[in-house]
Amino acid sequence: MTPDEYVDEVLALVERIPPGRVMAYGAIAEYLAERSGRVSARRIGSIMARYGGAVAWHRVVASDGRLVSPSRAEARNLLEREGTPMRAGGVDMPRAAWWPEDG
DNA sequence: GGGGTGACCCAGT
DNA sequence: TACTGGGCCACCC
Repeated sequence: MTPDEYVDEVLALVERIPPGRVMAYGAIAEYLAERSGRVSARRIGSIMARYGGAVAWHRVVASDGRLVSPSRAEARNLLEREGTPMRAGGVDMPRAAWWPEDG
């Protein structure tokens, strides 16, 4: 799998996250590791920083629900508009966390 | 080759 | 809650 294809895999997965749900960087890394091998949460963050603008970047959050994007204010708006379960400091992960096999 | 950096994560204090 | 240290790995000097 080439680096370009790998980036496509990440973006494609982010696109699959339904409105009102989110995925953590670490969860994305863990899921993709099953098919492509080496992957780290750190690398997902790096890819989102470079190519995230093309997808639903606001549906990707830190593992504890914090919004770590440079534009977290906008992310919060979009998430609330989608009906994402929120709590002080970010997303309510137990209720909002999504995994591909969920749907 | 060597060293700093980052949209991360976990465990310990 | 806040801060620290260690691990992680692609990228860029």
